[in-house]
Amino acid sequence: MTSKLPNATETVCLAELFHQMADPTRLTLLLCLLDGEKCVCDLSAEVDVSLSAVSHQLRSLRIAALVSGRRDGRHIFYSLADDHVRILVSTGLEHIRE
Amino acid sequence: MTSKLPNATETVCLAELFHQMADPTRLTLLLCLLDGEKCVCDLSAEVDVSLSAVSHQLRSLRIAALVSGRRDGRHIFYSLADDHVRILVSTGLEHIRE
DNA sequence: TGAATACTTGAACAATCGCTCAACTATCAT
DNA sequence: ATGATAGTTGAGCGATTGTTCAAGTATTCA
Repeated sequence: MTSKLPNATETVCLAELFHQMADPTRLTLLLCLLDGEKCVCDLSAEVDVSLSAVSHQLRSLRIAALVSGRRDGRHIFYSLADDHVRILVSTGLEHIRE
Repeated sequence: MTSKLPNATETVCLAELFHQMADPTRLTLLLCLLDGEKCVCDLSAEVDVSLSAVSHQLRSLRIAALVSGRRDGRHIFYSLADDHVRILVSTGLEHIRE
């Protein structure tokens, strides 16, 4: 729970993490992945955004190490990199629901 | 810990919360306020950003209900609205430090 | 091999963002 | 009232962002 305050480099890195979660499309993708791995076309249908746009955003999330992809035949299944997204989302929700 | 998934409106609101924490200047301001309330000129000096820019960002944070201000003579002291920022920061740090 | 499906990628473009600058309000001291 | 300090505000500008579009790669099936 208690953690040392970030230095300048860590602050930029932390800002980048929040930046990934700050776009409605990317955030919705992350929320979709909370209930397990999904392929790009399923995600595209679920968030109602073009396949190309979803792919661009998934690439962004992958580079930021928030999601990871695994190929299975013609499909690439994406999933959350770890559980921190879950905690960030629920803490954020607590804040806005007050 | 467990919380229902957000609907469309809540998702946009949640994205806006993360958006506030996604800019290095605003995030640094929030980190500065972790150890108590501070006036605008002190914050400006601490984050090394012009007083005007800091004022603009504090306004943004105030509207998003992340900070609140209290006037005391010529100074306006800003402080964090609640403890969620603290939790979001420490969870984010855990993620990037892995 | 050829067609279809699944996804990626780069260029381009409108929209948004964060900063600066200048002008403003508010409070206090003389 | 005057000047100094503390902060806000709006316009404007360059930089970044998210989307679309078109063209590409990768895999499977016939």
